[in-house]
Amino acid sequence: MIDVAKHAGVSVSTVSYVLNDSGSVGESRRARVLDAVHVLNYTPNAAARSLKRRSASTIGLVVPDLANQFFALVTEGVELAAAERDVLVVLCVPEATDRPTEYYTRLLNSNRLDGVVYLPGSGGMAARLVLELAEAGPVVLVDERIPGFDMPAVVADSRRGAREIAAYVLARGHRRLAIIGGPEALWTSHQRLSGYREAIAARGLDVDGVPLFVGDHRQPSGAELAERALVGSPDERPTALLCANDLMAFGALEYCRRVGLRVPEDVSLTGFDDVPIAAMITPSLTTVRQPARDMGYGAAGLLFDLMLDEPTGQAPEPFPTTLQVRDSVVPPAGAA
Amino acid sequence: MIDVAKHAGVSVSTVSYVLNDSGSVGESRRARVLDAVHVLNYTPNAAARSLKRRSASTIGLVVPDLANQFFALVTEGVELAAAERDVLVVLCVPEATDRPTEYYTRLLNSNRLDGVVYLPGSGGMAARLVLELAEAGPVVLVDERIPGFDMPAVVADSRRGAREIAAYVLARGHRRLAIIGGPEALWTSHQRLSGYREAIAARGLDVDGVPLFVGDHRQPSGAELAERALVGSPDERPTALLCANDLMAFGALEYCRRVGLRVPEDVSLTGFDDVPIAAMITPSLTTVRQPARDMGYGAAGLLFDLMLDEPTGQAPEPFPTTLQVRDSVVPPAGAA
DNA sequence: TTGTAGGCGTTATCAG
DNA sequence: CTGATAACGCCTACAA
Repeated sequence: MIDVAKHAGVSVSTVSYVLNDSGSVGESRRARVLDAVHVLNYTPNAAARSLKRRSASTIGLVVPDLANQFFALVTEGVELAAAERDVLVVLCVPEATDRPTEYYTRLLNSNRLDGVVYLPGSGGMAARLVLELAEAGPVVLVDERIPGFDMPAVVADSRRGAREIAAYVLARGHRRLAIIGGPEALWTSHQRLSGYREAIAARGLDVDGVPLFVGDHRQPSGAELAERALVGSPDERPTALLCANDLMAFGALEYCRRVGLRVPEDVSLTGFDDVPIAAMITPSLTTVRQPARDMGYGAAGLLFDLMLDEPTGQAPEPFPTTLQVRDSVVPPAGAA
Repeated sequence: MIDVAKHAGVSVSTVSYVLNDSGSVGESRRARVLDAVHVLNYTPNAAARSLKRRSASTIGLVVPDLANQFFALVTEGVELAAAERDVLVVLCVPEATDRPTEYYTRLLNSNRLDGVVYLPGSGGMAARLVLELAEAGPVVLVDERIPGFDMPAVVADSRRGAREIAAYVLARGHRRLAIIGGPEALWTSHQRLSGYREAIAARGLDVDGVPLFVGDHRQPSGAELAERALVGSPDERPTALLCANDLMAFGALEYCRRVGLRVPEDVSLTGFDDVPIAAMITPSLTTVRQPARDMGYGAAGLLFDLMLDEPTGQAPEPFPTTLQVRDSVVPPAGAA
């Protein structure tokens, strides 16, 4: 920067002024500076900047698992929002690297990160640690919430989505259902479960008669739980499986195929999220769409507001979900 | 840090010494420092550190598209290698944010990034810009190479993989093939194409008689090109489509399904990459596996070597590919 | 073994 | 409008 100043025949402060256009600088000098910057191919040193500015212009994005396209889409949304503000996004995949949540707390404390977008989602989330994280700096939760603490969060209306898809399955005549739920630790899991149960109750069926199997939102657990769910003779076992996310539905599908159960003829299947492949597999998956990219974009936006100490006008509305009717649900064998 | 020094009753340099364990510090003082650090919950300021050390302990990872699971897996490998060295990974998705490659050059120049792992892959890559990038700092290419310049790169043996899968298709009796290739600008596309053609030539068939349709490695282009490829009556049109990656094969599958062509009975299909879903769709996709996670891990490792100016013992071997025989290829209708 | 002091590259506060 | 100059927080000779 000193070189630039020399080359332009001005002082370093002038250079700084034109680079940030703070202060006011005469036209000719400004032009000379810009020219010098160009000629010397000068780029300000980011470390020095953030030392002075006390901000790294960088946020963290914690995701459980990139192979889940839902997370990948959220990530793209976050990226976009960050790019609009010239902020960098560092990717954190705790389960691929086994870095504990405390690690991110440190990143926040050391000013390496100005804030964090946190996506639990495969359930490793210990609420205590997230709260700790939130004390170290601004944190926004995506598709999740910690009951009793109103942390900033961007969510979709999971309960409603679950209710609608369960109602749809029931309307097609299914009476013996099983639920493959998400991790116990997640608020979202409970929301979806509630939604399913409300729909079941609304049909006048016995809610407690519907078995629940708790998975971890990953594909293998879907397969495993489908195996446990689909026991008994054809007229005893469930005719439909409500899966709390698409990946587990894929796992269930895989299991069915392996043991020769036809989907949807022998067992109907639903998912949740509507990842791109859901529409592509055979049978295409009936599921609930969550606007993943928008949620990521919204979460990052909210985080930036928080970082500027803006009033943030209270919790944002849940994003709407929409039922995607496709081929993986048909009436059960003996239906009217 | 001054506070810590005070609290421990030592000087700041002593604190610095214990924190980096450089210098040698008496046991009792060291303990007092550590204690003070703990009590005050002190975390060193990263900006100041990198200002002094001239290194941000951060690398960039440029990927075209996270919805492609191949890239997601590479990303996980990079994450892992970085985590082992306590380095952060900044995710860059140029096409989601439309930041030009020049932007990353700036990041390197400003010391915000110490190096870059670059994954072209959907073909937006202008070789000139990548070379420019490489002048600004260490860069490792993944699954790609720039002919004429030996930039550090981690690749798989695409040509061999392509040759094998084409040979397999031919061995099943197919004689009318079409190729859905990758972007013209990518070295990898040419490798795969060469592989296909070598296998075709080896069968004594006319290489130029096999039509080539050039796609962009995304799903929609697969559908579109399948439409263009599959014209003519059943005994004129191709009986097998060789797709240069899995995503385009998915697109082709989608198209076939839409127009009522059965896969594999009417049209056989092959992919390349072996992303996780490839095994899951129906029919499961015959494809060539590239060890994505290992490639990411290897690329990041290579980058770190480069960053330390280590000799880097010349270009690493290509990773081996392996043919995955599955259900999307069967002998053509009229086969012996 | 320990402490003092200078500097890393910017920005911001002052006088001029 | 412009230019010295003092931080920002840490590391590292160098001196004690």
